[in-house]
Amino acid sequence: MGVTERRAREKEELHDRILKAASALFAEDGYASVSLRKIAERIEYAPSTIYLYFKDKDEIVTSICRQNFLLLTEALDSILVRDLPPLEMLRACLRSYIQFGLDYPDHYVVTLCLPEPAPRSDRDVHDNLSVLDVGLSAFNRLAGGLLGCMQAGVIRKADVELTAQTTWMMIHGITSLLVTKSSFPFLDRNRLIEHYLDRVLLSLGAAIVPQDPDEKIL
Amino acid sequence: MGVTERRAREKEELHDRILKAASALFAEDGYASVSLRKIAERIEYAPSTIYLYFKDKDEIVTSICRQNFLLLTEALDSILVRDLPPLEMLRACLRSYIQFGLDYPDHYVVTLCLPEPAPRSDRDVHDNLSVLDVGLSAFNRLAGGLLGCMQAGVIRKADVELTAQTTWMMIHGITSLLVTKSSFPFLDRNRLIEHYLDRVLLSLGAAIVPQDPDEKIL
DNA sequence: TTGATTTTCTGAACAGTGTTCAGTAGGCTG
DNA sequence: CAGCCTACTGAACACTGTTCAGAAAATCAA
Repeated sequence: MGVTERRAREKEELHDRILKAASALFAEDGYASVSLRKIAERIEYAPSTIYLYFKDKDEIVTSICRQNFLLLTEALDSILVRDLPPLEMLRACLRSYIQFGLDYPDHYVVTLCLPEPAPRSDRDVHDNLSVLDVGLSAFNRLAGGLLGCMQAGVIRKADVELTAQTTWMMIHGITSLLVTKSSFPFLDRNRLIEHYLDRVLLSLGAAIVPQDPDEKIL
Repeated sequence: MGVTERRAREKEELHDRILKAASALFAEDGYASVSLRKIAERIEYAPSTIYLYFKDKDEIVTSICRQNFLLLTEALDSILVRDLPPLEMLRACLRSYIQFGLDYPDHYVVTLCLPEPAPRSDRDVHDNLSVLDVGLSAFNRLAGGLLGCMQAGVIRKADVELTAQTTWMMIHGITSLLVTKSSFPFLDRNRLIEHYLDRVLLSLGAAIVPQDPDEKIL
């Protein structure tokens, strides 16, 4: 037979084309100008066809952002394998997180700045969580870094979950503001970020904040 | 004459009624369900009439949020007059900021979480800044508190502007996430906040973080 | 090859949104 | 009373996400 297999493959193909088209629009003109009609036009199908592959627009956007966040986990992984001293590694991870937000402002905003849509079903609740889950899976790597620092004795020992959540909140603070309020007269970006990282590490009880004047965010 | 005065007064009255109606809708059903047609219906005018009083929807929303942020400055002022020890005062201010976000989530999100609209004119740039200005005028009080702490020698001496901006970013981090991602499995809110405040103060170089088990955010 | 069935897709419509503008009603002035 | 000027409106425009009856196409059975 193989006909059902081919159909399944074709179905998946269109599924991906929709995602790709949406992703392109996303990257080209920003989130605001991603509409179902524009997506439909790109893939040369009627707008209503999209609903045979996604339950609504949010599912498309969510899917794109989830995929995008894998880039962050990859970036973090590439740091983790570098086998740096614990504190420097942690600092590099935090910087990488900020860099990710600056590199993909729209994706960052959609997943972590916009309020989650009011859930109408139990599925919606689950969906909301699963999006954050990707962000958190990225942050779990940071939590690992935190634990490593604690075990190495370079930061204060404390509840890892509590420390991870608050560290995430801190790093989200600077990332979100730099991304969403770019017209605000912030001080020199690099100076701001490095000072911020100093403070985050200091708040973790790091006695000596590592210096690394080479690593810079563009 | 007095006729022109009356007219001016009437014009201002309708201006306020629009703002009040929008503000009510804002508070009742959240930002998402504030539409010009709903506002128009409330004040019993045609939607197009609103454009004689505001240049667009954004001006209405912005106006409401700006007004709302005065509540934050008031709250901060009421702390400043209490004449607490510098560090306790600072901590109380920071907590008050978070509380404000929790009390008025929609206002907070609109002014500080959503990306600023792409400016099409020079006026827009100015408008974007003026909104942040209110938030900053609130934060200037915090900056004053920071300076007070520095002069009192309870936190490390540093560039006040740099310290103020990074402190704001930190406090925005927890506020925005608590507000926008309420379905995330955060740890106990009070514990999280107090731990966060501990860390923020610690990052300022505060040797001893003040304890105040009484003050709690509900 | 034909006919029936199932799957895939579409056009049109619905109910909204912000915004613009020609044209109208009403009060004020000369 | 005529003319003017301001305040206001209704209808339209160009969008948005979403639904659904029905058409088209592909598959299967006889």
